[in-house]
Amino acid sequence: MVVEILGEQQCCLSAQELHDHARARGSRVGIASVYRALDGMAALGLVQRIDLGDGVARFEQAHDDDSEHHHHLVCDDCGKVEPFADPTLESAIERVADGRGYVVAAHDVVLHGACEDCRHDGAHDDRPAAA
Amino acid sequence: MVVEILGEQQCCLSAQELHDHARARGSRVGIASVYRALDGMAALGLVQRIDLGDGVARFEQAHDDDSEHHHHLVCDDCGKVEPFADPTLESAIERVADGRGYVVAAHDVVLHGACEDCRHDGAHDDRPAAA
DNA sequence: ACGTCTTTGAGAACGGGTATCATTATCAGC
DNA sequence: GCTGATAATGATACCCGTTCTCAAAGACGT
Repeated sequence: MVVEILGEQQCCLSAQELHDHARARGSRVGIASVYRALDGMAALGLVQRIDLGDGVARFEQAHDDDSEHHHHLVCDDCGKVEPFADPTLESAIERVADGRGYVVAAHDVVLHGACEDCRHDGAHDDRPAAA
Repeated sequence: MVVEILGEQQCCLSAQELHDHARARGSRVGIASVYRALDGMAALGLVQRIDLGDGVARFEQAHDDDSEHHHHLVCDDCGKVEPFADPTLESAIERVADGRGYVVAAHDVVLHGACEDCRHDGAHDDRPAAA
């Protein structure tokens, strides 16, 4: 069911949200089992663990090919999260890893800032900034 | 004192480590004040908040120029953290942000994998993987 | 149906980060 | 040099996401 729910998503979900979704569709699953499933699937490489810097782990489907590989833009004003992909960025990362003798298993790229909507009304200021 | 300690570091420190350092050199400062100082300095842009994906916030000196701007390679086996810098990666990020109408205030790039030392003895497996 | 082994889910425990609040420093006015 | 108002400090309670624990439930071969 975790796979099913994740498969339907456009973007990442927190364990809590996943749990809520599962409950909403009638499952009696506990939060522990959600984490267990997520752990197992992450170990198998079926699921990606994503950290947006707010202390909450998010998860999303991993893709076999790189066609859907992406990272995230986070608006620190409204909290909106949107995905983006950039081949130049990917190749830059690869090059860095190679140059350092690293075997990179995963990489996080998170851009924090103000989205187009929020940059116009410089009002809110209620979210923490991260580097 | 927080500034002083951070200035001496090669790389990022957690709030806890910062607190320990301060105590070690005789200060009676409480953890709350460390966070307060860190918050204030982060708001002023003097300090960068860094998230390595292990649920612990780290902090390091921010640099006025981009000369020392860098990101981090994390070895998921031994826990080693080392900095790296790559101009191509930076410009790729900038381009993505511009294309999306985002004003990027900060960005995290964290590469997870096995460092040169650990990739040879494929033994350990005690650390969580992150995307 | 029975015993054994595995999986499950509720809730306790854990830990980083934040909020609270009594105490302590600061300092202008006297 | 006192005094009282205000701000800063630090110990600790609290919050909340995550992990651990364990009794109960399920699966399965016999």
